[in-house]
Amino acid sequence: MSTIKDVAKEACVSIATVSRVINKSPKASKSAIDAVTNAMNKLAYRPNAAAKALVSQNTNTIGVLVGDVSDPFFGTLIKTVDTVAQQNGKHTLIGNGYHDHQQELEAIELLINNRCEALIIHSKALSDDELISYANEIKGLVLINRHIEKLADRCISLDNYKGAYLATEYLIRHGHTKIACIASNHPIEDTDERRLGYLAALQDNGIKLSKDYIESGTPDSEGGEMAMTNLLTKSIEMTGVVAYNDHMAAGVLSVAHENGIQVPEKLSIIGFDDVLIARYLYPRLTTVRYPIEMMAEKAAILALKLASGESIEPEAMHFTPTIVRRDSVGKRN
Amino acid sequence: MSTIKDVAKEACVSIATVSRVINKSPKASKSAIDAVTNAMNKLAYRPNAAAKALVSQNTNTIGVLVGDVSDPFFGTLIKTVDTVAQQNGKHTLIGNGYHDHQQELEAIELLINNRCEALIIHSKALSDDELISYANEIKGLVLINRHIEKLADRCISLDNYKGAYLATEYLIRHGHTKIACIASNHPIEDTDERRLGYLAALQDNGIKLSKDYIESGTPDSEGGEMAMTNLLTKSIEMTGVVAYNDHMAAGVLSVAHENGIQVPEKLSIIGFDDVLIARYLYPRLTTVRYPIEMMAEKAAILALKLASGESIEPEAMHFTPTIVRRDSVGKRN
DNA sequence: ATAATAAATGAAAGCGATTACAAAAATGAC
DNA sequence: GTCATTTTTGTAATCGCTTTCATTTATTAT
Repeated sequence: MSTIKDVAKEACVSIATVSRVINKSPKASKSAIDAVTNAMNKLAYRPNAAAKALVSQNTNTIGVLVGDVSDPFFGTLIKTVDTVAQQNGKHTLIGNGYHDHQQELEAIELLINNRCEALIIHSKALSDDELISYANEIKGLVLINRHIEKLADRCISLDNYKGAYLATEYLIRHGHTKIACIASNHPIEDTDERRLGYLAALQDNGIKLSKDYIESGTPDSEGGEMAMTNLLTKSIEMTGVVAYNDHMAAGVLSVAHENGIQVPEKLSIIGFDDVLIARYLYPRLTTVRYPIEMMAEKAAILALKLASGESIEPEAMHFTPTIVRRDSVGKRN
Repeated sequence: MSTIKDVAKEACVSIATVSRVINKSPKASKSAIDAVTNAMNKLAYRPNAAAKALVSQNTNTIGVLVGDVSDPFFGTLIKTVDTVAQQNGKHTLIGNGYHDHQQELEAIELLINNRCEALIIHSKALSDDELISYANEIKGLVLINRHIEKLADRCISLDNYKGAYLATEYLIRHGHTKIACIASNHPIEDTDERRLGYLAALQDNGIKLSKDYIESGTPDSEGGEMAMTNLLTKSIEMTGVVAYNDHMAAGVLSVAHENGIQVPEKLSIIGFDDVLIARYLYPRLTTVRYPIEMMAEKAAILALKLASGESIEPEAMHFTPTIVRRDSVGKRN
């Protein structure tokens, strides 16, 4: 692959001139521009990004760490960040952590080694201290979907408690009182926050339910199926289910189908996240909207500001979810 | 951010020694390893990937161009490539083309400028000639989901014709003869191939249908809804529908629901691709499986081989789809 | 103890670009 | 046509790292 030197030789100018043409510097004559352009085309010249980054000390890159690109939730997050990046003349480097400590570590270090100016981190497996340490090292680092008090102004997070509260309350307002909770068994803060929100809504409405109404499983449709099956096995009287997320809700839904329990006539179900599949389920899933685009956009803009040393005025970093009404919740009969 | 020089000074050794320690060269004394390791930790040293790439002339990076990361189909493709990359000690750089000519161009050039050793390209908007030109330039370039005769041994593609043929035949074997086709209106080869497959299956089974049985729309659920609505409006007698893809099938399904047409009792529907949502639809969608993981893995391995100049024996680059039996197709009654 | 060999280290060149600075060429004023 | 000014160009240093080659230090054989 040809270098700037080859182009210079071909165009009979110095490499400085070639560089000027490439970077559209004003101090380049028309004739130089032509000669260099021709030479570049002839040689199919490609400026070496590494060399450029090295000397100019900037990569124009914004890094994103996600759990798993193949999950549409993260796909949306990445796409949003990428859009903001493009608007700022930057591009995006993606790291997959696969929710594993070691892999998250490696992915984040790769992003740092590549000198990403800004970093959007969605971490499940790293400890607060590890993240704080990275944050101190990289000024353009922002956390998304996680709240660490010491990093409060660099965390974009969702009020999970409020979301679950809203979901539960929504069922209550529809006349339900026997409301089961399908929780996640992943040891992350979201799990607890959502369970607490459910509990609080119950309590605030004077509803007392035994612990049997809470069942948990892996936060996917299989986990939802398992948990729902357990609930049915326990012969619990219930007319509503608050699921940890849409995938678990999907599992609940299929178990309900299989058992001839009509949704929403006999059972109302509410999910959480409003991921792609929610609107494809039958009945279309009423759920709590996780405003990931809005949050990712905010995160990207914030990260860019922090990276450029721009002063930031403290603003709302904590997002509030909202209910998406669809067809899986009905009035209790 | 500290450099190798800082580490060398801190550890009282030369930068050459630091480099040897970093790269685990055998010729580094125990004492040097200790001193350097301590210095690196103390300074939170991060090797500059750009500098390393520049001098060593390799980036250990494999680039992927996809349409849109937020689409789970591409997410799966990326994840698979990333897995292969990791197994080979490489990492993955992702480009989004958004099915737009200009953006695909920019994305692919970014990947080239970053000196990706191998390139997996999923392009919809670039012409054959453009792709051939890139392929001649980058020896580790492989096309996926596209077939260009001149690049035959570097194209990993799916037999769309066969897939649609299979789908149609599957309905025919279930007793259907009045089978509509919901086609895509995107001007890419897949569209034609799938329509041709449908037509051929009909013909081979002696079924003659008017052109009215083919309706097209955008390849998403809205397009599917529109096309299905048109079909119903035309009062066409039909008991089966072959959809261009699962998203369109989802649209067909919802229009069927709204019109009280029971699936599969009154209408059988078969999709294409077997994307994430297929198993979440109601009824669960019978579809044609697009073996994207298998194909992406093959593509990644091939690209890596080509990049390293390894000779490749010609093998099957053309994949055949298979039917995924679920619940949206029934015997004609 | 000494020579021969092996192991560890450092100095310096170079990867491909940008850019400060100086020099050369072009332009304009008179 | 001359001199001052502006525009254009080239030289050389530099970014952070790897690696060759020469040199120093440690090890082994005799």
